[in-house]
Amino acid sequence: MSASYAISDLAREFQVTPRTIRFYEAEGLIAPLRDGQRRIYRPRDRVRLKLILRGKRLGFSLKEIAEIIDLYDAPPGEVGQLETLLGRIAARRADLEQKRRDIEAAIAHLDGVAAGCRSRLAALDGPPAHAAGDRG
Amino acid sequence: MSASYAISDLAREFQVTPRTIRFYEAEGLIAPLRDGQRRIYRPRDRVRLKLILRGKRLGFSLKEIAEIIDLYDAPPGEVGQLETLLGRIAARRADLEQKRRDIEAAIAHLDGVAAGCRSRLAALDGPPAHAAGDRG
DNA sequence: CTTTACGTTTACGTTAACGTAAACTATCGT
DNA sequence: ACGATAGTTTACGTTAACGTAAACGTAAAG
Repeated sequence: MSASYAISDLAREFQVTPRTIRFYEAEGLIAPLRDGQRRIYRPRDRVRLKLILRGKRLGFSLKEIAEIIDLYDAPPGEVGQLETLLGRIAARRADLEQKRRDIEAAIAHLDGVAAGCRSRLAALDGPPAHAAGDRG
Repeated sequence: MSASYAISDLAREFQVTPRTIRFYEAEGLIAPLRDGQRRIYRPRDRVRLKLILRGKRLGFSLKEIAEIIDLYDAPPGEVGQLETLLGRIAARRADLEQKRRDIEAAIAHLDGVAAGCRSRLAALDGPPAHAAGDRG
C-alpha cells in the first residue's frame, strides 16, 4: 500500500538532479530498494533525502549529516548504547544552538541596517517641499 | 588610538590560519592596511572577519557572504539605491528565516529522539528487580 | 652578525560535492 | 518492430575553499 517513487520523482520534488540522489546513495546516506536495476524509493527514503537537504541548507557536510541521520533511526539498543547516543545528540544539539545564535544575530543585524535605510528614506521622502528643518 | 592587529592575532583569536585570512582578502572580503609589506588589521577588519566566519557556520558561500557584508556598509546613497538595498536585505532575510525554520525543525527532531531515548532508559533502569511485567 | 620569529608572494595540491558525457538497458506507446 | 523516454554504470571534469611548500624579506634578540 505505501507509496514508492522513481528517482526522477524525488529529483523533481526536491529540485535536485538524479545524479545528486545517486551520489548520496554512493555515500551511504540512502539505500533505496531495487526493481531489477531500477531504484525504488520508499517514503522512508524520501524523508531521509529531505533531512539531507535540510542539513545541507544549514551548512553541514554530508559526513555530518550522515551522523545526524543515523541518530534518528538508531536501533533500540541497551543502556550503554542509549547513553552514548544521548551524548551524541547533545553534541549535535549544541552545534544547532550555535547556528541558531548565529542566525538570530545575523537577522538582527540585517534588521538594523534595514531600519537605518528606512529612516534615511523617510528623511529623503518626507521634506521635499522646503529644505532643512529636520533636527535630532 | 584605535587598536590594530597582526594577521596572526586574528588567526589565533578566530582559530583560522593566516592563509585563510589572506585568502579572504584575495577574494575581496577584507582589505587591511599595509605597513610596508605587512598587513595591518583594524577593528573594522576584525568585525568583517567575524561576520565572514559566522556566515560560513551558516553554510553561506564566500560569494554570498560578500553580498551580505556589502549590505552592511553600503554607502548612504540616494532613494533608488536605498530601495534596491532594502530589496536585497529582504531577500537575505528570507534566506535566514528559511535556515531558522530548518534549525528549529532539526532541534525539535533531535529533542524528540532524545526523549525517546530517555524513556527507554527509564524503562530499562526502573524495573531491574524482577523481569517482565512491562506492558504497552 | 646570525639566529629566531613572523611576515610576504607564488604556485601547485587536495577534498567535497556534485556535473557531464559516453555507452548501454529496459519499457511503453504506436 | 521501433523510436522515445527514463533508467543504469563508469569515469573523467569542475568549483570552492583552503592546505602545503618553496623562496624570500625584516626586525628584534642574543
